[in-house]
Amino acid sequence: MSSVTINDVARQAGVSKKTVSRVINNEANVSVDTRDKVMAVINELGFKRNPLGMALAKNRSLFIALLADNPSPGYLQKLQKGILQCCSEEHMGLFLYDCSYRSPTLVHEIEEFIDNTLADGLILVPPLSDKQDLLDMLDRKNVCYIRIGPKDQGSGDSVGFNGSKAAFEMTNYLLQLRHTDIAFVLGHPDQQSSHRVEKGFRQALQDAGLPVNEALVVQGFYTYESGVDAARVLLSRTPRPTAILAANDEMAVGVLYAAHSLGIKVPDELSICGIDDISLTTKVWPNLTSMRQPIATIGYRAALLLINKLQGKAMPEPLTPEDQSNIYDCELIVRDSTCPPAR
Amino acid sequence: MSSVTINDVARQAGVSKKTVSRVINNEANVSVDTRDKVMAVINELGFKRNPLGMALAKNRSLFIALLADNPSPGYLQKLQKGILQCCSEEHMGLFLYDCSYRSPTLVHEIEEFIDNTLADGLILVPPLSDKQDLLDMLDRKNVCYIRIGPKDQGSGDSVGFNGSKAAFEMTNYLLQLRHTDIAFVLGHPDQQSSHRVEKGFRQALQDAGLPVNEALVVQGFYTYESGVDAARVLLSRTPRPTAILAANDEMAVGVLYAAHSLGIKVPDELSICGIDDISLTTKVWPNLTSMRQPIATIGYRAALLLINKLQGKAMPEPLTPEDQSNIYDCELIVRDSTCPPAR
DNA sequence: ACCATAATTGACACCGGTGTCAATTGACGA
DNA sequence: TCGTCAATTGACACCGGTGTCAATTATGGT
Repeated sequence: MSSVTINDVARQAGVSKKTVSRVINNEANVSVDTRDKVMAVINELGFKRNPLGMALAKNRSLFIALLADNPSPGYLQKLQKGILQCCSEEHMGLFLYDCSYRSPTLVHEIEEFIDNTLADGLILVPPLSDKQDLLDMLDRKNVCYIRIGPKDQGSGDSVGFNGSKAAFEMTNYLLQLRHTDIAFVLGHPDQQSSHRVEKGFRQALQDAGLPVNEALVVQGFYTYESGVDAARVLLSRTPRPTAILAANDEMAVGVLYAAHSLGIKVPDELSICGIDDISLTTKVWPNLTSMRQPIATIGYRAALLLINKLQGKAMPEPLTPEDQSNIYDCELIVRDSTCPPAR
Repeated sequence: MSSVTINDVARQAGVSKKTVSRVINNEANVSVDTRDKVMAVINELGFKRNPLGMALAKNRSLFIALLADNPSPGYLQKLQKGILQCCSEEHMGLFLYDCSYRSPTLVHEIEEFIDNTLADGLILVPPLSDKQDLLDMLDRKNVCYIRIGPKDQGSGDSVGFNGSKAAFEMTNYLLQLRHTDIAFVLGHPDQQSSHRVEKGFRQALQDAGLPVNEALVVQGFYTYESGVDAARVLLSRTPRPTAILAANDEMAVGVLYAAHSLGIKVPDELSICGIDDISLTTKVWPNLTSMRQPIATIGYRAALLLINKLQGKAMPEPLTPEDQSNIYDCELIVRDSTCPPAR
């Protein structure tokens, strides 16, 4: 570790270290001459401010943390990417913390994590972002956070996608293909987004004047395995549904697997589609029709909101209505797992 | 932020802050009475040491970083999990940094990242761990690091799996099924592990007295897409191979997709297998036969090595030969994508 | 040229800990 | 009981920056 300190710069430039501090923080009231002189020395010596020293003095670190418990690997993956992009641009460090939603000591573990790292702010991924006792702890501790998901809990801002619209549009797409026996695999009941998506599904059927066959609505938990299980149940129903919409792609892939293992041809005998558009959709055969959620954009946006909040900066003017509301729309991506029903 | 400081504890306990420091660092030469008294106050006040203050004073932070550029999402996923497990146990924070292997300014970006975070040590994931100019920079900067991969570059320790043995065993398995026209999809040529795996494949054929048909050895890059491309080439050869072994699962899944899209039945007309045993293998249909690499264990081990190195502690006595050498063996997991050749 | 005012600059304490070394205390043998 | 030496403890500087406020210098008006 080389480490040129602010004192070295100050001595070399013949000014006080406070003046150097002013220069590196771009503060006003430094004469042009002085600023140039100091900058020259900084470049000459290759000075880099020590983030720990700064953090200590300002009582504000340059780190934020991503708290996740890994619902769908592909989802988390894309989210991370967007967040890291923003962090990189803003020179923020990103801590990762893997927690287990089911752990009885979760809140305490997270509290300890914060104490151990002094992360300034947190990004919460579902289902953590829906955990009220966690949000309470953060509020009490006065920790800044942004939730990924619908905006109706806690004191932090949130960024998410329009789940009900996504399900609505996907259901409409299936209806347009002339499916009528459409099954639905619910997401995890603890997650807000799950209920939104269900609402969109029901709304679409209702708008089409079709009743919802409750036997074709089964519980899932956003995991691959729960998709497999749900599909096994659904595909044993008579009459068998001609299309299954899963609340996320991870489960849709499970549905596809179940269909394969039962010898049911996709899409000829069964259309399958999901929501999210994770990379898995194009790795399975046939490729899955999905609603593309701009996951990386959402991650980027969440990180940007958090960082600006921490720095007390106002957000830049929103360019789109989506940036205004922090709720992003999905886009239908038709692939090979859906087609009109047989007959 | 509540923040009880060491001064508060010192005052309340009626001792100097240095003594409090001794207690929280478990230093010798503190009387039992004093230690108990201080501990009581610490618990009473809920004191937590400020890691930034410590880091500044000790010139050693409590953070390490994972540098990756995302070769196979499923692989990175599992690795992260193992690393985080260890970090959590050791009360270390883990920074994430996503880099692009192809970026011409990669080394500089990473240097800047280190300066921005003051991470004490790094874990390098292939292909970063094979990048000599990066290793040179880290050595020059005197940054501690552990490489994931074969041990033959740089000054850092490394943790990896026995790739040549894995490929050797998998090839033997295919030979035992009586396959003779076995194709191989190579990994990225820049990565050491790729050559190891190739070696094992060739060795197995040679040991069986079979020639290697060079037309059946094609280049891949460890990505899904490269697997698809490679398979398209291989499956147009006459005679067509009856089995394809890919250097990782991500590519094997690509091979499977290509087979599906060409209407080739797996495993009846074509056996497919990979190496790694990422979660994808059980999400595609049919489930892929693979060599299970203890990825999470490797991640855990890498983190443990790094942390102990940073703290100047010797590693605990190795329990297994694998822990001794830091090279882990794979285990054959037979699933549904392999069977004896038709005829 | 002179004074009021604003713009620059620096001295110094402080953020929350740790390292050094000297001062104090206690234990033990004579 | 006293001296010796080891065990305990604390005073103080320091890690690398920032905040406060006073001191200094520059600017402008008359």
